[in-house]
Amino acid sequence: MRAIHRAAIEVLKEGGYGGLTIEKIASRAGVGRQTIYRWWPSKADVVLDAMNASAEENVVADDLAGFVRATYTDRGAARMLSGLMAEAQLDPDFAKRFRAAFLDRRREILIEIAAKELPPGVDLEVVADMVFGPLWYLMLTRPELLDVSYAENVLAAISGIEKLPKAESPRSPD
Amino acid sequence: MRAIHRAAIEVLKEGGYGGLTIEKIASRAGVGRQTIYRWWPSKADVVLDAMNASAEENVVADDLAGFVRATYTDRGAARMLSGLMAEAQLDPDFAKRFRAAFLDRRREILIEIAAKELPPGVDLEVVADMVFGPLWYLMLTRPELLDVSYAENVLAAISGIEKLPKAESPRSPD
DNA sequence: AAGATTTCGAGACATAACGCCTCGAATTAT
DNA sequence: ATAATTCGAGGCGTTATGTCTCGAAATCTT
Repeated sequence: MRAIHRAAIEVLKEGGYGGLTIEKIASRAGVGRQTIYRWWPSKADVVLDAMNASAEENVVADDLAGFVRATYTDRGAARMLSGLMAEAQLDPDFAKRFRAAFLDRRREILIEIAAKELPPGVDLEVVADMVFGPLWYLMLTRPELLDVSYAENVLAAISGIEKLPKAESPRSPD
Repeated sequence: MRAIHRAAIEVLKEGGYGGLTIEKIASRAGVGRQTIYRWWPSKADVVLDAMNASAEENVVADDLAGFVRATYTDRGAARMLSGLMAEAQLDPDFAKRFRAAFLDRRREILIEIAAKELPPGVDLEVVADMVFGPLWYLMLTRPELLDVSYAENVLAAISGIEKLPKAESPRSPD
């Protein structure tokens, strides 16, 4: 199954997410299609698993600046993630799995880190949106702009939020 | 062709972008498939045209707060846009058209408005990313949270940026 | 108004990918 | 060594795509 992960990532790099098919992953991995269908409900889930598997190998920064910089400079992840986000728009079932297995996880990690560093009273949900919002916007529309200096812009904007009072109107629950 | 626009939007509302096909648009519009292929290179371009056509009818706000509030509360547009953004990830050619015909336009409008209101020295590119970033992030992952109070959060964050010096490192050109 | 030209709805056709099913070989367990 | 399971390979029906063709309707010409 590690071979299937690697095959998926290779095919993705070569033809982009749009050119990814189960057949190509299978033949690249030297595996029958049925073997893939046996373990994953869709090709997007294969890529999602591959993402998370490689993410577990890399230790993640545990301070806010490090987290933001690392997140904004992971080009390999960006290519996979833009495809997964696209798939999530087309397949509502996959969207749930994507949120649970990736989006929500990352958000929780960020909020946990931010809670330790930022003064009390800062709305951490807003901070999360200000970090992940521009990140996704860049990944999806101008991924070539993703770099450290962009991360610094985001960190600067957050330090601007710190100085603002928490919004008075509560946000609707998830 | 107006009938085709309407048909596309109707089918989109009923089955989501994932359930949208040329065949469904054609039969709903009482039109042959070939007629659609004659005028648009893909179904995404049909939806993009429909979006822009309906946008031209609505007059857009010409102050920053109005623009942000209007943008964050247009639920009908959100459904179309998430599908178009997905398509742009899968089809690089469409991605170019989507940027030119929508993303870049909206960005230019925002920057023009912001330039009049915000003090000189504010990095308008960063402002644009702080407006559109969270907007897209919400549209794509939790569209049910899009509302006026969210727009106010974004406006508050921007007023935080105003008070910061412009980033010293210039951004790479588009 | 009548005939020529174009536009268009409808449907046939080939292609590509999906998801399912089957079979024979290889692997694993007993 | 033999039985049981797993797996690669490939066939099959389905669905959507994009191209092509035809006959009818609409438009233009004179």
